[in-house]
Amino acid sequence: MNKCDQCIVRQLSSLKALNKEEVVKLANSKTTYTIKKGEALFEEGEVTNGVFCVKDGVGKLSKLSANGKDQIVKLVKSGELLGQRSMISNEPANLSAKAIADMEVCFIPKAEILHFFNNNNQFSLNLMQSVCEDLKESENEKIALVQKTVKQRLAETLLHLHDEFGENSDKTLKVQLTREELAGIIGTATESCIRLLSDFNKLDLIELVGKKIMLKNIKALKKLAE
Amino acid sequence: MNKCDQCIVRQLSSLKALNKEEVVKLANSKTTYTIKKGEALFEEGEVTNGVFCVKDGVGKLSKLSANGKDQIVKLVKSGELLGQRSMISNEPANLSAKAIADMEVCFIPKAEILHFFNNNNQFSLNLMQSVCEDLKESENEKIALVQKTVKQRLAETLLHLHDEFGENSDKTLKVQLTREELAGIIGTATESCIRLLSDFNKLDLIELVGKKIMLKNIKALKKLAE
DNA sequence: GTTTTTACATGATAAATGTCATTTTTAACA
DNA sequence: TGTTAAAAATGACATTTATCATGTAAAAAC
Repeated sequence: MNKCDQCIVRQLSSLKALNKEEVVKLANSKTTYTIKKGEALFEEGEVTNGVFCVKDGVGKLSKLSANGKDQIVKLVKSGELLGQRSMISNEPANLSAKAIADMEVCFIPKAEILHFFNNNNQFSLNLMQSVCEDLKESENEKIALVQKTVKQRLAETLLHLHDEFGENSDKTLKVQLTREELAGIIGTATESCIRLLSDFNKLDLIELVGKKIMLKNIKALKKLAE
Repeated sequence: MNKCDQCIVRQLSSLKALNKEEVVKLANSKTTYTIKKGEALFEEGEVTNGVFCVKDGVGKLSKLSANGKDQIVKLVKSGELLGQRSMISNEPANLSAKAIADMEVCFIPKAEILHFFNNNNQFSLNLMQSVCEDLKESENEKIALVQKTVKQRLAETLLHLHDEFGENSDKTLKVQLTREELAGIIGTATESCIRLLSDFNKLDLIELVGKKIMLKNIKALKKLAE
């Protein structure tokens, strides 16, 4: 069994508040899984009964609409926890969690998390702050959906992906999203997204390297996003 | 000084977990305010250093856009807490809070809330759950903004207002919102909102009684909203 | 009670975005 | 390596929604 002590999740998430003894408890109760790109960690409506620590890879939290479009609510990367909300609320998952890049995750049972929550004030405060952070982001994205155009939201999202996930050695964005997924994040039709990417390409704001995207003029993108 | 024990907020919010001793502490530290319709409790960017208990009235949490439109993120009614998120995150308020109907509120200093959070597990769990509930709602509204038309969102919002705030003796909605505010909730232009209300009126889904709105065919509205 | 302001309403028009159809490119895999 | 399937790209067009202009009704101020 891996020691959780060295794990990136332990260093970045609310779990950083745990003491040595608690980390041992954690290591003994966790289960590790590998999730292939495209596979689901859990689906909307499922009861999860615990949280997932994302050790590696990228996941998306999304909801399927009646017309078959997948609206992406949040991307999750290594170091983050997943499924906290529905665990705390005692509700089935509101969103589906799927892997966008192969993921390595650990599952921690609910009882364990609640024990930490009740006995470690710093942990509960951390967890609370992380949910608060999610709430703030969600509210701001909601406002952006209404107040900004698709073009602005695309620019904003590209910058955001660049900030959060970084770039490859060839300067292209590290997260590999399909056009459909990108459209799902900004909340628009796939064709509209593709068209705007072409426009951005022609304006030299970005460069399309096959399916990859390279940001060429970050300053102009930032200006556009406002 | 009012005893908090009998207060509606104490009965409905996370504060219901407090014991007698804690309620006394609460009553001694709180400050009561009256906020007139239109006035602000706090503005975006302000540091609040505590939470507000809404004893009476209705408030809105909103953000002003560059083009002067006020996007409403959430309505708050009596029994709810306000400003929890920015207090917990240690950040200036992300949204402005203003009264839509005259409000009576109590302010509870941060130190007090944190004390309860650290010493009363049920309280911290309650508070956590209420933020989680906000998060879920925000995510769902975000999805609705993308996946539903303005017409659907209007129908949905009218039903929601009816559910949450109830109706007057003349069957009109109890929350008195201007068309502009209603537009701010569903995320559209005021004119579009007015136009659709007229349409709904012609279709006998609602009746416009002066500035008030009466829901006449709830079943049809529900069908429309889906 | 009259004036002034604000909210509500409606029409005309433009702009943004979605939808459907088709082609091209890329990736998967037998 | 050729075949097939999936993803990306583009055009044509329809629809939704915003914007601007203007009129009317209601409320507030004087």
